[in-house]
Amino acid sequence: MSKEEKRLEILTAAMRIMHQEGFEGFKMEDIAKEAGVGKGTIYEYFESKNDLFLEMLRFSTEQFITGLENSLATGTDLESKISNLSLFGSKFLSSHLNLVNSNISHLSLPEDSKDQIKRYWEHIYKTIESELAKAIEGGEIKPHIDLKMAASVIIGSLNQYAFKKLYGTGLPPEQIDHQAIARMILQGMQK
Amino acid sequence: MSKEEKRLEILTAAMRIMHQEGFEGFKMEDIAKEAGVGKGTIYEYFESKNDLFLEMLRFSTEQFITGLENSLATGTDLESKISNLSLFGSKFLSSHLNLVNSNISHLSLPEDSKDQIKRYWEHIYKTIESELAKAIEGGEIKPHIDLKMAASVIIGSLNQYAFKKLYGTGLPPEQIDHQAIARMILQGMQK
Amino acid sequence: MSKEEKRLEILTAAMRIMHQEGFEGFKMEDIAKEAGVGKGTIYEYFESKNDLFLEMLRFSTEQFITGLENSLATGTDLESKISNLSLFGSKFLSSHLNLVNSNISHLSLPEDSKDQIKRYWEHIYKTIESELAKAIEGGEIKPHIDLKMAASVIIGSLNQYAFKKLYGTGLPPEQIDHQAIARMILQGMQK
Amino acid sequence: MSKEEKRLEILTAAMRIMHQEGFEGFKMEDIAKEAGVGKGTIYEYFESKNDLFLEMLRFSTEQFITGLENSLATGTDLESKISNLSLFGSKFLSSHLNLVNSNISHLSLPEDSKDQIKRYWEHIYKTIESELAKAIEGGEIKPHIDLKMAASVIIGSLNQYAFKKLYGTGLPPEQIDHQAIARMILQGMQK
DNA sequence: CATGAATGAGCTTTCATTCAT
DNA sequence: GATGAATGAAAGCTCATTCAT
Repeated sequence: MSKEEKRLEILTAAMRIMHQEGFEGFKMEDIAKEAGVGKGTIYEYFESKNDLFLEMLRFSTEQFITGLENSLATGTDLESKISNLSLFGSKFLSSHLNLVNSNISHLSLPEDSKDQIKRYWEHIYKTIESELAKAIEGGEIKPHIDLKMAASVIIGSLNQYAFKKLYGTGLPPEQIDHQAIARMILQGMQK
Repeated sequence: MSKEEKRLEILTAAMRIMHQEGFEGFKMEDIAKEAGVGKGTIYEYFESKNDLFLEMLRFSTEQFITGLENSLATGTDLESKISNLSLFGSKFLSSHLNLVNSNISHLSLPEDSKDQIKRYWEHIYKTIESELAKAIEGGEIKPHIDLKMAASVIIGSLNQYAFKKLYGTGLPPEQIDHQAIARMILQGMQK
Repeated sequence: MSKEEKRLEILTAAMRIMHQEGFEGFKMEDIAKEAGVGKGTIYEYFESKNDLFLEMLRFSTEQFITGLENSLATGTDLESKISNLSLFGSKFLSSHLNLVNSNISHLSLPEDSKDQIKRYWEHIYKTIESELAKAIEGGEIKPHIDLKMAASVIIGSLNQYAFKKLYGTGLPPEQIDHQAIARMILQGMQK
Repeated sequence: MSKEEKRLEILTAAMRIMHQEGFEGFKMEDIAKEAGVGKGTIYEYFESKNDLFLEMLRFSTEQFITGLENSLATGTDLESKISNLSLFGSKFLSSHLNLVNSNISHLSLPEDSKDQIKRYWEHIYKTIESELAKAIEGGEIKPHIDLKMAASVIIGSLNQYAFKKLYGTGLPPEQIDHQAIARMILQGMQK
């Protein structure tokens, strides 16, 4: 197993532990056991627990961004893109601990980590906004809308709905009606 | 100061500490100092640190529900109601640590606390859904829409947008364009 | 209730708590509750927890000494005296926590308290020894025996046997064969 | 130093501390210092302070049982066996804190620990009783005597006398007249 | 390199004691 | 006097981190 592979093994083991045990149960010892390595070994690959956590954040966010880009690239029209994103987001939410989402920034992270998170989020927004800009050009959606606002509506709605379905009703990601939520986001609910 | 008042004093001190210091800095000693009481006194009012945390969750959620109900009661039409909710939600988000939101349920809470959180969320959804039902009767919005989905869109969009504005750009709650986000939720972005 | 009565009430409440809960559960709060007084009130009657404990020791030992003297006074011959003592000792053991016995002195008591315990034990020994001396004069037992040793055999045997019966087999004090143990102590087991 | 040796080192350090400082002074920190390890290390070998205490009880009792069996095996006739036991018991009493003896069972131990102690005591009694049974066969002592009672007389007398001598007069174990106490137990004090 | 036993700073929690009412 | 809410010293315990092997 190469150096990089072992690093990844530890990283994903840490993700699994966080997903299963939550914040409290997130112990270096358990991560080591889950990864099948010694406690000390983690420190060969990560400076500290905090560093490991930051790498998880980074890893998780990058995976999310990749999925986001794929979702948008795969779709034909905006509705299908959002629908794709809904499917991907639900899967992501159910398998990873949703480190990506919202209030992590509140956690007392070191300033520079907060900055990195911020940059990631800006990237996510930019990606969606440029997609929306294309949709405006293509005449799919209203011109003059606030792109940031629209991106927020998309992300927020999809996330909230997926969360509600996954944790509220126990539905698996595939059985969520992704098209319907995409349509509601685009068309609104008003008559 | 009555027994109940002191309890509340400790509770809100804990909220302030959590808001300022995040999870890491959430020490019993600091909470005591913030509340102006001795360390041992907290244990007269709360069984353990975990119990205190659960009470914060409950308190916070109840405050949110009250504000939600006020927001909906105050508005005339659905747009103003959502706009009100946006304002309230932003203020709530900026002052409280957003314990209410999303992925808290992932944290390793005892089963019964998870249940309570779930019940709170069901109440929140019910409240919004019944408001939407009235709006359908009043002809304001499309009949036959999925109420849960619509509620998710409202909550998710408002929360995401407020978060973006507050933490992304540092805007104060009052300067967010609540009417615009309400309108986008209702009318969608499609031509 | 007079001052002295209330003091006694607290003292006996403390004895009950110690008997039920053992050393670990011996809390000022519980003693106060058991005695039906406020926590602070205990301090009106006893200087400290340690003082209270010492008074329990004293009270308990004095009660034991009284019972010991009665037992010896009531009997006619030595066998009946020891038999009486066996009955009393068993009752005492089953109702009081046996503070009187053995290894209490090991507990880290202040020097002066250890001295007091020592003096009590000397009194107990003296009482038994003088009884034995009378029995020698009366020709009941061998002359020239070591009185301290004989007293030890009596106390030790009775206590051990009562303990075994009470806690090992759950027998009530009255159903122990006090005469038999008295006879074995006096006559030995050798042919 | 092997795992088992270190465990033993901590255990005996704890015994020394208990012996010197009594119950009150029995602090994890001091035990660690005495054992020459860090505070946390104790928890690598024992689950909790209570667990450590229980292991001390077990260890101590097992040592006592070993000594008891040796004492009985070494002697030729019953008198010398009891005399041996007296010597061993005195040494044991003066070096170990007498965790083995009497009223420990009163201490609020968890039910299963009480059971274990009980089982140990049954073993101790059985051992002595079978020795007495042999002595009956050998014609050394009266047939038909109550074996449990006789065992109680032996244990109780030896323990009480040793305690009196060691703590009352400060005599070292070797200078106690073990033969005399053995003889008195066997022959009684009656003419 | 990899390990996991050892560590102790730092946290939660307990409870005897005080003292304002 | 009597009370019990408040206190904080002191103790048990955890767990990220180190380092000898």
